[in-house]
Amino acid sequence: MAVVRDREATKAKLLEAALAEFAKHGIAGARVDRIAAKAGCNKAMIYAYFGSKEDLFDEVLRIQIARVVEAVPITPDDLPGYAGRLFDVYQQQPELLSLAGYHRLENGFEAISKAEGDAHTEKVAAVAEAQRSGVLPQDFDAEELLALVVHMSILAFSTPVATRELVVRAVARLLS
Amino acid sequence: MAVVRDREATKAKLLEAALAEFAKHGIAGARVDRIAAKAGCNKAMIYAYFGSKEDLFDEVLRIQIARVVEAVPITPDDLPGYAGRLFDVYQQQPELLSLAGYHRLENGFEAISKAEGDAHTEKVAAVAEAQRSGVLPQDFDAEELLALVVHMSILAFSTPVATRELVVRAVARLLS
DNA sequence: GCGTGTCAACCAACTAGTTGGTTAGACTGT
DNA sequence: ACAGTCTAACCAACTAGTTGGTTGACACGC
Repeated sequence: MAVVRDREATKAKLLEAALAEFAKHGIAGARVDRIAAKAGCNKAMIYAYFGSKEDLFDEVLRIQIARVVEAVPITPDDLPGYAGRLFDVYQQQPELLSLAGYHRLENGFEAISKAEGDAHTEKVAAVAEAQRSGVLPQDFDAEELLALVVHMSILAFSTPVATRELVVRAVARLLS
Repeated sequence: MAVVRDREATKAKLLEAALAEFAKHGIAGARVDRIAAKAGCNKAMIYAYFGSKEDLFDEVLRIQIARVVEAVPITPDDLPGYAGRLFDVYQQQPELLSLAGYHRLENGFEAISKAEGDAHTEKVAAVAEAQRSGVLPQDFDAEELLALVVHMSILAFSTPVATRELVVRAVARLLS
């Protein structure tokens, strides 16, 4: 098999391997040797392309968050559906939930990526607007309401009995 | 200063130091040397008393879970209050939330301690009984309802805007 | 002296990160 | 088309430091 020298392809392979490794073992538990082996290239490539193990993690997380933010736009007039779609994404890509979980545990709330922060601000504004126009109940603060909905969407993180229907029904009940 | 030779006291110090270390860094990120140093004793003690790093983690988690299970008995006729009390415990001892989070991420749902499992079964039964007697709505399965309540109690895991009042109100809304 | 608790010193295995040198493939002038 | 040149992707082998875990000697109370 001919050796392919393709910067972007190699970076993509490393990112894919890193996603699996970090999701399974967290930052501290991940091994750069395993990532390189799985990507089928040398460990030095990680340092050439990403700088360090932590930088690689940050990049992987950034990409995954961006993917979700893009794939699941908020629908303030249908928050149960929004939670359901988030739930779907987490079911299809459980790595994201693990990744975010490890990131939260190892870095706390402070180290939230800018992309996520901006998207969050926009979503709070959208919820607040929907509250003003009467589509959503006003007895929860916009930020709190969004937090509740998002938290419900990660129900699968805390229990194996989580189902999409349960999440949707629970959010609907919160809004009643 | 005289050296104190007290098996139980040393074990307790190690457990306390291990709790802090594991909560902060997880299993993979925790360092036995740091645990021993913080406990003010040699790391050989960890292996004499607990066998291995993982065994020590298991013991720490077991103790913390038992503490919560005992400190916060379920009150099926007041699930908002139950969630609130769980929230309080997690606020007072954030280590438990981290510990459980790491355990869940690194071992999945399979490796749940027997103590937790038994307590859970009892709680589901208590919720089901309350549903039969009409104290709780019956449109959620007992297991699902308990999962929702417990999940709400760990709201602080997913958002910094979590407050006790928010958790209590959200659970109350779920039951309406 | 004896059993128990303690620890400094130790080790083999492993870790993230580096380096010197190699080579595929694109570009060049002819 | 084609030999010569250069750039950048690539990696085996290495370094320096860290890791979980062990052990033999010592300290203490009886």
